[in-house]
Order: sequence, then structure tokens, then C-alpha cells
Amino acid sequence: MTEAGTTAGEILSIFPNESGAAPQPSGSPSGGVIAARVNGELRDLSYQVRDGDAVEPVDIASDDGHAILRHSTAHVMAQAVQGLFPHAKLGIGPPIENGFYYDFDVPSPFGPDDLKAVEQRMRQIVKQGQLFSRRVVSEDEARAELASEPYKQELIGLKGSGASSGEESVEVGGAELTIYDNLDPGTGALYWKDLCRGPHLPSTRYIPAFKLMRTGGAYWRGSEKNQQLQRIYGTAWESRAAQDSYLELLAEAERRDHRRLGAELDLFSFPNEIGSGLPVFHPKGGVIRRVMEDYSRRRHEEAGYEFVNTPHATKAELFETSGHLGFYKESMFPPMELDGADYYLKPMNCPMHVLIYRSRGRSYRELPLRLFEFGTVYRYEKSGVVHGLTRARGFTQDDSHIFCTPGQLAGELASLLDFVVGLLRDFGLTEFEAELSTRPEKYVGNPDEWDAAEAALKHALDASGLPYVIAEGEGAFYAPKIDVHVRDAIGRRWQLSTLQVDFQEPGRFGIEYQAADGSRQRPYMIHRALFGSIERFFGILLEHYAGAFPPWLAPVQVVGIPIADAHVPYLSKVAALLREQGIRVEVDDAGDRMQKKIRTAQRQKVPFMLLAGDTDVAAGAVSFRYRDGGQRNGVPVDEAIAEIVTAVRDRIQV
RNA sequence: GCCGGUGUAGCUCAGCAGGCAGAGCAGCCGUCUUGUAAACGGCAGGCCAGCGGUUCGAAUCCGCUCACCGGCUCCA
Repeated sequence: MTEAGTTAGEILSIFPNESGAAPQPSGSPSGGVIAARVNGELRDLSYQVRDGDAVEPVDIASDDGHAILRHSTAHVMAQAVQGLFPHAKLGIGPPIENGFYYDFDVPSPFGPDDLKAVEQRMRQIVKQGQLFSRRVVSEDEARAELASEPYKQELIGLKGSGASSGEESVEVGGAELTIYDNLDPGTGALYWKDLCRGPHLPSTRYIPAFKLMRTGGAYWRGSEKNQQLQRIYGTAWESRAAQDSYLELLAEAERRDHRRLGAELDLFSFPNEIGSGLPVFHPKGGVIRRVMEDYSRRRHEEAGYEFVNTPHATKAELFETSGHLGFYKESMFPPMELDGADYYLKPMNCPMHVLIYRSRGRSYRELPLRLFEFGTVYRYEKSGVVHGLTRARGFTQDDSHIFCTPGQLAGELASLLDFVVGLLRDFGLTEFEAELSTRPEKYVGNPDEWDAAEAALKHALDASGLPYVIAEGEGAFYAPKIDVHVRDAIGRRWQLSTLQVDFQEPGRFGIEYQAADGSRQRPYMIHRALFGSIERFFGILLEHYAGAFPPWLAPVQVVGIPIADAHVPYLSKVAALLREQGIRVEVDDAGDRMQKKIRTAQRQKVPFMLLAGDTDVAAGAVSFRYRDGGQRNGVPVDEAIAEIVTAVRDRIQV
């Protein structure tokens, strides 16, 4: 039975925590339950419960627990920053995935040494065990108490003007304004306070592990029209071990960075002389790319696509018609003037494909017409956003435009989605999630058509069995779309494919087909890119495999390593046999020792190393070494060749 | 585009209270002829990102430009 004055924490102390361990005594810093969910709302453990309240524990290691921990750590950081930089004004400080940040308005930006000092100060605050104490305030009280915090004033103002829902923040979300005081656990003296909806950890001692990660500029309230504040990112975890494994994941991601691997494996580069965001592929990267394209072409051919080619530049008129010059001019390279006309590098292939469609009259019998091209496009990405192969200024889309009748739309989308996922699977990706983006507030076209298109996309998703979420109002202004995301080998999410149903462009270009009844009809058009861009997909695969491509994609599939120079001719014969089977093979005849050659091949992540010494030569055999360090000795040459050829043919990872 | 950081040999980095440009790896040439992640020796390699300034003197200090890195905004 609940008594008056009972807190959520007291109620919960009779329950074991989620990990099954004994309940933590009040004030314990070692994790377990750190907050409560009362009637579905997250509350502090000090929350006063009432009769009949449903009280559930929130473990620090849960998603909610992480958010509370990180938000509280953000407060500790802000206190530390204001201790060291009294002129710092507070922005916002929410928890985010894997961490938190807090924005500050400071006279001069933070440097690396500042970060160390802040972290040092934070450790003192954590050690002190300051209590987080909640207090409801009126708007006027909040304004008075936070008179020196202009950004908080603005947030209170937002809250005051209230009714504009949806923009709940960690500062002023919920029904009332609250301030959290940081109090000395012994004397109750006030160290610091912040406008905040909470909930928080009981005290700063409940922060088991944290680390400040990086700094950067960030626009106030996310708009580049506003003042830029200085943001500090940090992370916090329920244990040192959990934090270490997170940091290890980051280190692994860095080792896999495609820009690093691209240089190490001699795959591609970005020559300064060419310009930012414009990659060149070296021979080894070129092989991978060619294999990717060849495979994609073959699959498209089998799926009934027709191949087209279009130029890289065009007169302005084309993009005026398509609407790009109206909407996306900023992202296009500026025009060049030739013969009195403006020419643009193309940022998209679709208008050219539409022109191919329009080059003659079309019959319903030709539909669906599936045009495919590896089409290179150029987009003027802003200087600060260019990022390796994943955000380039020149890149090649595996772009297709499908023209179909309204009646064909649903079937076409369903088979298309199947095709997309099937092809991605062949490249070794296994986890997919989709997103259906529906009609935005600002849209063009007929709502009935939108509904029909959205229903068709949804139907396709349901039929595909892919897990998906609906992103309400996130569609492009001219069309709803499906985005397919993948998870890579270390769980990171990448957006890849996109499918859009477009009713706009067919109208802009006035394309038609003649229906069975002799009438002229407007076709639907589906845009889709599957890799997105070859460069980007290349980069994602490179990171997914950490450079250790499966044999069918590996630029060098086999390296022959002689035990001594005398064995080079023998291995060269084996290599010739492999080459006859279309295998990319090299024999390392450099002056290095065998061990060094193994090291070299290993670092180049070559799938198969074939060694041969006197024993192998005598037996007509070779010895395998695999990338994982395993070996298989004395394998007859025929058998070795079969093993390699099979792995390549069946696209097996080894 | 905005905020901050960085730019020295192909790569990773040292040198920077202003005074002759360094190492390891990679490369090339030798010697060694080796059984599963680095043999040994030698040679070569640089307009210290570019341009301008301060100075008797600049890789080092200052300014601008370019590029890259981390954020923000953006990603049709």
C-alpha cells in the first residue's frame, strides 16, 4: 500500500532491477535502477507517487536509462564549462544516440586543451555526488532565475507561446516548467541549475563512465540563419566496459574508413589537381568497379532493362523543363556559355531518359519500358560536406527510369523491390530496412494520385516482407518514395536504394503513350537507383568488408608465393592455369623472403595465397594460406584451382 | 556556405622560443635462397600545400588561397 510521501525509488526498492541483481541501496553509484516509469511517464526516483500509480523501474543500461544518464552527464558538462568559462551562455543539451551534447555561446571556441580541462572538472563534480533536485517554477520565476541565459529565455518564450505543438525539447517539454538544481549532498548548497524537464539520475555519482569526444560549431536551433554556438559532444555509459566497447567500435569504424582503405589498398584517390570531390579509380579499384558494374548489367539485362547512354552536359532548357533549375540550381555546377547558350553539367539523368522515351510515339505494348544507364552526374556539394566516395561532386548513378501504365505500377514496384534486395544480397549485404516517405505538406499533383502511389508502394513493401517504417510527410514534393537502408558488418546503417513514383516529370515533358483504345495516356514514371551511386556503394562495401572483399570482387584474387626463387616457374605455371579460368592472379617474384611476401599479401587482403616449395613441386601440389591465417597444405593443383574457381563463381566469402 | 583543427619524402610522422630538412615503412640496387605476418647492406627520394608579408635570415611568425579532417547546415 502506498503511503503519502512515498517516492518512486522507495516503491522500486522492493523490486529486483532488470539485470536480476539485488536492488541498489539509495545513493549507490553502481548502476541498476536510476529512474522510474510512473503511469508510462519517465520520472525521477524522488518522484512522489500516488495511490494506484503504476511504477516500473528504469535500468541505466536500457535505452531510457542511457538517455537519462547522458542527459545528466550533459548537465555536469555544462556546469563544468560554466565553472571554467563564466561567460559561457547555455544553449541546449540533449541526449543523442550513443551520447550527448551541449551547446554554448562562448567568446572564443573551445580547443582540445579546453576539452581536457572540462573533463577534469567533470570528474570532480561526479566525485562530489551532487544531487539532481527537481523544482516546478512559473514562467516568471524561470525568467527571473535565468535572467543571464538569453537562449533559455528564448526557450521559455517558445514554451509560453506554447500551443505550437510537436517541438518538445528536453528543456521545456511537457506540461510545466521545471528547473533542476545541483545540490551538495551534505550541505544542500546550490552549485548550479538548469532549465530542464528531466528526469535525471539521483546524483552525479551515478555516472559510471563518460568521455568528451569532440567539439564543433552548431547553429542555434538548427538554422543557419541563426547564430553559431560551440557544441561539445560526449558519451556516457553504464559501465567502463560498456564505454570501452563503444570506443572500440569507433576505432574499428576508423580502421574501416574507406578513405583510409582506398589509399592503403591503392583503389582510388582524389587528386588535388582535379578538384574536391572528384575521385579517380586506380587499376585495383577499377577492377572492383568493373566487376560490380558487369554483375549489375547482367542482372538488369535478365530483368528486362534496356541500356541507354546520355551525355554529361546539356543546354539549360532541359533543366528548365524538368524544374531542376527552379528548385535545385544551388546544387548544380554553374553554367558555361557556348554559342550564346548556357550549358550545364547534369545533376540527374532523368530528363535525358525522358527525352529518349519521347523520341518517338510510344504504344502501351512497349510498357513497362525500363531504361537503364550508369549515368555520371555532377552536383555542387558545398565545400564543407564533401566526404570521400560517399559524398562526392561527380559520381555515377546506376540509374533507371521505368515508364508504365497506372495499372502496371503496383506490380512493377513489387518486382522492383524484390530485384533491389536480391541484387544487394548478392553483394553480401543481409540486413535491410525500408522507409516509406509519404506526401509532404507542400506537394504538387492530384491527392488521389498520391494516395494511389503510396498504396502501391506500401503494397510492394508488404509483399517484400522487408521491415519498414512510414516517414509521414517526408516524400519529395513531386512523389512518394521508398528508401532502402542496409546495415553493414558492424551494424552501421546506410541509405542505399531509392524508389520514387513520379507524376510530375511526365507531365512537364508531356510524354504519352497510345492505349489499347486508341486514346493518348500519360505514363507513370518510376525513378530508382539501386547502389545510389557506384562510388558511394563502393565505399560502403569497402567499409562493410573492411577491405577484405569476397574473392569475386577482390582486385587480386590469388597471389603465388614461392618458398624460394627456384619455385617461381612452377607457380607461374599454376598462375597461367588460373588465368585461363579468368582468375586474377599474381606471382610475387620480388626479392623478399617468403614471410615478407605473406605479410604483404595479407596486408593487401588477398583472399588466396598459394605457396609452393620443394615438397609441393614434387607432389604437383600447392599450399593454401587464407586471410584468417589458416592453411591447407599439399593440395593437388587441379583441386586448388577448382576451389578458387568455385569460390569466385558462387560469390562466396572466404 | 559556417565554426574549429591539420597540411614536412609515395605512406606514417619527428623537426617549429626563426639559423644548412630527419626517421621508419614503401621504392630502386646488391648480398642471402629461406615452409606460413617484416633477412641484411647500400642508394635515391623534398619549391616543408600555394601565393604574399615580417625579418640579415622563414618549414617555423603573420595574412590570403587551396585541400583534407571533425562538427553544423545541406544531401534534389
